[in-house]
Amino acid sequence: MSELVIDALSIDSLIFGFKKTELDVLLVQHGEGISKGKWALPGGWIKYSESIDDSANRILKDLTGVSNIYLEQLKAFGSVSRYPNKRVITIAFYALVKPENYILQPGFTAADAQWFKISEVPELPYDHKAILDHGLRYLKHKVRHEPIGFNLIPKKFTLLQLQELYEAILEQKLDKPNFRRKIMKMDFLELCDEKQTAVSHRAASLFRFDKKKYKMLKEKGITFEL
Amino acid sequence: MSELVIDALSIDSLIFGFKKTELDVLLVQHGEGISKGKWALPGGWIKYSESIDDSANRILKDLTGVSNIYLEQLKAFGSVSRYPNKRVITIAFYALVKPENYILQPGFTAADAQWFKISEVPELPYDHKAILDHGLRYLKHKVRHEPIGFNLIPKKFTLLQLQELYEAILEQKLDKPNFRRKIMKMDFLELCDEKQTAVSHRAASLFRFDKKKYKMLKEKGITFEL
DNA sequence: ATAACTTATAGTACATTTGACTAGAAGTAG
DNA sequence: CTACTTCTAGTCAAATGTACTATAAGTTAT
Repeated sequence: MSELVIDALSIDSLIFGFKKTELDVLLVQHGEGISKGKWALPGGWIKYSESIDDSANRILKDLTGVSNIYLEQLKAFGSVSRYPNKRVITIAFYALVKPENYILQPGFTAADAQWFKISEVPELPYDHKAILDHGLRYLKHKVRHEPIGFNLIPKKFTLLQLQELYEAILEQKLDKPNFRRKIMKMDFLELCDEKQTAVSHRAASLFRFDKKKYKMLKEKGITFEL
Repeated sequence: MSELVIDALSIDSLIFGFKKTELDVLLVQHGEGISKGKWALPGGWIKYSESIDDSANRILKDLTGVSNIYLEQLKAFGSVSRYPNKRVITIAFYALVKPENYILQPGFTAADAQWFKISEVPELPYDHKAILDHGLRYLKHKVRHEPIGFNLIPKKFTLLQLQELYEAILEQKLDKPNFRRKIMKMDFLELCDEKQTAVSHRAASLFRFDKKKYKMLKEKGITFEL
């Protein structure tokens, strides 16, 4: 297997997580190279011997230790001067993960890897800020048309947790009874016979996202819209 | 200006047109190289000295002679064996044009350039069929959420022309009075005081898409949905 | 000239969905 | 038992979508 990389082509990934009521993004601190010490999007070089999807998966895996559920190509960024001293086009990917499932392990070339709240992201090198902004805009759109939000919260969740996720991503308040009704009518949530625990008020029911049911509905032409 | 190309990176463009009631795509016939004689998507190499958007525009211009209104990056395609003998990743773009505005002029390396009805596209080399399928799926989605269809029909058009465009792209019949009402209520069509000519029945009013009005509505948060 | 035909355009009636809001149920804490 | 919190069900008017019908405005054939 060739380890040779295509030197004009990299991948940078936006890895989003969600904790409580805030959207997070995963950054790594460069341990070497021109931008040593700076926080940046996790990225790497594409090898001659792997597809770009494999490449994105490998880089993601190197960072989180686990291969992920939802990884998608966003867009290529290729202005002439985006990278110093060298012409590098990068393909941006994004993934949605549950932070609690992963123990962050900085790889060889990274000094550290940490989750940052979207509102507290430090200055980023190259055009990484533009990539992040593009990703957030895309996420905001995508989350309303496809049930991808479930990748950010635990398998079993309450309707309020789901609502708070949407409120965080869309940056707007939603009406509780109406949100509830809308989601329930779509009919792809399965009620677990379990309730929330350790809360000092009436416990909410836990639900899980039923992928099979959703797939069936989608084939029938019923689409997720929020 | 450096004419050097990045040899692992190309661009392939989907250029869609619309005639009467059928969606068309622009193909070029290779005049040299391994796939000589074959029809394929118009494509070329990215130069070190140009951004990928500039590159896409240059290639499109080389083929149609005119710089275009609506050109967007679709996705990168990069499976290891998509191109013979060499590792080439391609970035796919797409554009929507009015075929009647252009006189097709095959460039240096192309033997011919022609519009093909979507249903009559010949066998395509490499992964171009996959790119086309992806583009069609994307177009079908996009056309329902943004008023891009107007790039495919003449400046002045009748509501039936517009409806037929949507029917062709979405591959489904629409109800005339309802389509009409929905479009009109969005309030970005301007009535020209002109009517259809040379038809053997009552002439329909001609409309034009009012970009400024649409922009204003969009800023107000009103979105196009069909 | 008039009847038959074609397409444009307006309107109607009913079902469904949305948005704002009310109200009771279920559970906790003092 | 009472006060408090959140969950969950429901109401109602307004807006929208769907499937039609009806009429208008022309063209063509007789």
